[in-house]
Amino acid sequence: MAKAVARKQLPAGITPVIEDYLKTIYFMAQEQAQVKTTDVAKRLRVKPSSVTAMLKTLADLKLVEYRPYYGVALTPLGNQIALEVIRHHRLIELYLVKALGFSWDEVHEEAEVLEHVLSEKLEARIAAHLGDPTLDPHGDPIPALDGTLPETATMTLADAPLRKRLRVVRVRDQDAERLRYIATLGLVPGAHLRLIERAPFEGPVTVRIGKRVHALDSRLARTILVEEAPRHPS
Amino acid sequence: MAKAVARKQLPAGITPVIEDYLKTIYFMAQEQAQVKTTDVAKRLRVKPSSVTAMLKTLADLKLVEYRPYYGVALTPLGNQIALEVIRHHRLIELYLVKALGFSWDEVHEEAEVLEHVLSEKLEARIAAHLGDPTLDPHGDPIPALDGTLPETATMTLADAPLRKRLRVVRVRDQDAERLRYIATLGLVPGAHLRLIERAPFEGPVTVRIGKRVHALDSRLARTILVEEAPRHPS
DNA sequence: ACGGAAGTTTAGACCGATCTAAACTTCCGT
DNA sequence: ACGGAAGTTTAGATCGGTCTAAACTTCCGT
Ligand SMILES: [Mn+2]
Ligand SMILES: [Mn+2]
Ligand SMILES: [Mn+2]
Ligand SMILES: [Mn+2]
Repeated sequence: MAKAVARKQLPAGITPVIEDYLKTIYFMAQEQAQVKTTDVAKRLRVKPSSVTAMLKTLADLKLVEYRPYYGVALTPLGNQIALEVIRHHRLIELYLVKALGFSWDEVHEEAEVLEHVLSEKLEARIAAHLGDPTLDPHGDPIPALDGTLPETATMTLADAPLRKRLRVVRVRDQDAERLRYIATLGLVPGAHLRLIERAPFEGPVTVRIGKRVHALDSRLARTILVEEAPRHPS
Repeated sequence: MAKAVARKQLPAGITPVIEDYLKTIYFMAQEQAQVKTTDVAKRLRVKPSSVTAMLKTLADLKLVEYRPYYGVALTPLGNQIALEVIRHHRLIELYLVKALGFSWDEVHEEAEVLEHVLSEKLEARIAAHLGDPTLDPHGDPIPALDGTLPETATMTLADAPLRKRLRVVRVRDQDAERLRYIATLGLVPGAHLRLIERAPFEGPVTVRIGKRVHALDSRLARTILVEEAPRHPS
């Protein structure tokens, strides 16, 4: 409790738009060393010049370090806020699934707007109601109140060992269509499977889930994170 | 189902601000014949000139009929949208109380922002989860999908008959402090009481609730709506 | 080493929502 | 019936967030 109070009333003008920029920069920083104007622009479906303008604003607010023509990086404060928004997002996703019967392909869009509007009080009640969860419906880790982020597996189905018993831990996809398809295959977090074959040259990957066997495009396989599963059924 | 679909994609540029203006005009129209610029300004804590500007916008969008220097009124479309937002607001209030353990004095502020952000899908799930309720935690009627509004009592505790068995049906107050006070008296919707005495000249009103007797300021009494309660305990 | 393409920033505009200050109506008391 | 106070609208400015077009920087291939 004590620790989490720290921020809260300090940053006055944090708008929903700012929160989305921070989240975006946060995510892109994990995938690439340099976060460039154009990348942010593409992700947010906004023109590069708009991004430049916003980056200046964010720099003024001490939320990012911005070096023109070079790139942006979050400051510790910016990082903290990004994590808070991500926490909101994932808690909401999980809540919608658990408490209101949404399916995992419906929740991202809802959460994308609700995340900006969740009061600390409501966040707390939802978290409590869910038993302070650590993973959302897609297996994405939920940042804790202190900014701690649970580690998750980094091995993808595209480069997992053959024949071993594997467990799906996370599905890194936001697209509703694909999520529905993945669900029909049974490739949801917690599911067990074996990798049967991997075609060469980035070709499809064949998996057995229960009694069924499926061929998966390698790009899809790369979005599915797995870990080796202990002995037998959970 | 069929009926409710009618609107939905039609009005493009309905912002949260617009929704709040429509709600305000809707409520004020029930209390007074003429809805004037200054009244709206006071309620929304905004300057009269800002209201004038917005009323023009609303008129352009065919949401209100606006006659300068005279007053505003909602068009049927404006009315419909106002009711939808009010439905959102009251469903959210009830949901927060029923599903997440909020108390009735905490929910108004939360709902004031969430109401603008509730998708139709989420609204439907919440309504279903609550069993298509007709009253929110304050006894305020929840507009139905077709715009129908359940009738509620109009008799207030300030002008109810003495000695009769009464039931609280609605508490028309948004102020958290007062709501908490009212709750400590047990004056929540559904509670039974008798009016024991009414002091002259708009003086306080004395009520018995269970074994306890309280004196209430007449202004407070006027916010509490009651109806005569049948024979004995429900 | 340098010239052009790709990436980025600047300049200037627009839109929604608000404000202050000034002008204009309405209304009411004498 | 009319003059002033109260109420309202207009004019013009500001702020956040976006855009297009033009200028500028970086980078890479020859
Ligand atoms: Mn968002
Ligand atoms: Mn997720
Ligand atoms: Mn509102
Ligand atoms: Mn209410």
